[in-house]
Amino acid sequence: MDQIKSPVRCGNCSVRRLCLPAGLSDQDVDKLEAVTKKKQIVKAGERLYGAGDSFSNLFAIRSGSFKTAVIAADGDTQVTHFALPGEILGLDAYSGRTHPSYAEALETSSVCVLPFARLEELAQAVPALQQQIYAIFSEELQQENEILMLLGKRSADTRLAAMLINISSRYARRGYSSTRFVLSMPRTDIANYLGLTAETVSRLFSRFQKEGLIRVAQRDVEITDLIGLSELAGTHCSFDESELGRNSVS
Amino acid sequence: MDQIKSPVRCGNCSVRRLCLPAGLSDQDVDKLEAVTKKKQIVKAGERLYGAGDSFSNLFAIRSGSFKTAVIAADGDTQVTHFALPGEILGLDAYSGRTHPSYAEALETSSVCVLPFARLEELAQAVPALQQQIYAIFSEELQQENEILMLLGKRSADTRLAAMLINISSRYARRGYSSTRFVLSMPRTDIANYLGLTAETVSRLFSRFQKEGLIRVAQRDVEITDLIGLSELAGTHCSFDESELGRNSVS
DNA sequence: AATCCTTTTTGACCTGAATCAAGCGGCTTG
DNA sequence: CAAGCCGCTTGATTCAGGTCAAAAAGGATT
Repeated sequence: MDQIKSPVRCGNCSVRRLCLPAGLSDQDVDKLEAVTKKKQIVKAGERLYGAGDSFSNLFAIRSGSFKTAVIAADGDTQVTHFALPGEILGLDAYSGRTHPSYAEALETSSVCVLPFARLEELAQAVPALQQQIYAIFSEELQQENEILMLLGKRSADTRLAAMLINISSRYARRGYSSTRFVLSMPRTDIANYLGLTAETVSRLFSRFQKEGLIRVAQRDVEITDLIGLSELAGTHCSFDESELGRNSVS
Repeated sequence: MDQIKSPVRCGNCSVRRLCLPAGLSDQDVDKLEAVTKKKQIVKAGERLYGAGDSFSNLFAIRSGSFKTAVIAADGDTQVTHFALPGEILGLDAYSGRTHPSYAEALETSSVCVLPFARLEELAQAVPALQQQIYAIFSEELQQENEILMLLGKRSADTRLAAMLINISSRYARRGYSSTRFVLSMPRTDIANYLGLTAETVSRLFSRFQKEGLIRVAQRDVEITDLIGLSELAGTHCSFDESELGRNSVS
């Protein structure tokens, strides 16, 4: 978990639009860079922070990906989120002054370290930053509600379809392909996140392929029928539904 | 949904310690009261705000209780939270400027209306308020993670036990009995919240009673074996486990 | 390229909770 | 006070997804 002292520069960061600097003036971004301690590299499988660690920093993902998970009293864990570049990790630790969850890198990843005390101070002086912090908190709450809906009411196939659509659209926002990507997490993590077993997830991947919705080889996924997959996921997909190639629905 | 212009006074509010004023000096509480528009009474079954309503206010619950729920594209709803006095409703609406969920009173309830724009302004000047807002956001994220664990990994009986323990401890913090209370929501809402059916919930109430964990008559619940119920819930209960009356476990 | 180890896939079987279907209070309303 | 309704309970049956077991496919290490 190397710590690199090379200065953090938001200006050349590919996820600048999605991260804390969103909505800030160049001048305010400079101030934000000034409170950002450093970059940090986390290798696959290493933890950025553990459950119970004392809270002092937030982390902004520059590249790579993480899973976050909570650990129950009986040792059982629940994966709560898969985090991509531009997202902020650690917000749930604020109130307890200690991390209730842990964050583990799914691949070699790079993060910006944000000392929260200094960030808080800066936000006090920069309303736009304040607002961006609220927005990030609020978005995270909204996302969790979506997942609650999945886990509470949806069948296994709908859950997986929804997750694939979710990942797809998040990659798209980051300028990557929305139809072809590599899942950085193992089946067990996907299963845990979706409240299923690895066997069920594996069977579903096979079934989706047989049905022509996706092509999948290990962690390499290509969505071949985005509309169909979106219908299965229940989220009316944001792409134009008048698009050819499928006549939908009952 | 009457709006009462009588001045809001945090000083005499029973949930002052749990609400926005927590940690604020008397002077800062005065400022908070000044930005609070009014009280509002919401009758059982009425909505404080609907999904899609534009966002301008947060609501602090003075008395009563609410459920919040999200609505999927197919019209299906998922209850996401049962809110008690002292809690803040509407935070998830910040980023989208529109409420992604709705809040419905489970009984006649009273709330303080907090225009967010003014609250935000005040928080900019009062660091303690700022921090309290962060804390409330952060706590809510933590809570959601607990529910994810329930829905993702736990059996039906564990889910209901966990919910009863949760309600119990939240009543306790508000100075009410932790062992005897009236559930303000119908079985269908409990079932929906826990990702179960009303039938299953009903059967579990019956079973818990047969096993001597609770006594239940309709919505009136008495926990007769708090330790046993806590064990079932998996959350090592915060009460002294050396307490007599039960020799535990396998 | 042989070994070990982890991840993934596939198959056979089982079970917990959903679904379907009645009946039962308690509460409102005429 | 009867009628109707809604929320709750209880029973019988079904099925989606879990569990157990084993094989196959990579990937890393020597």
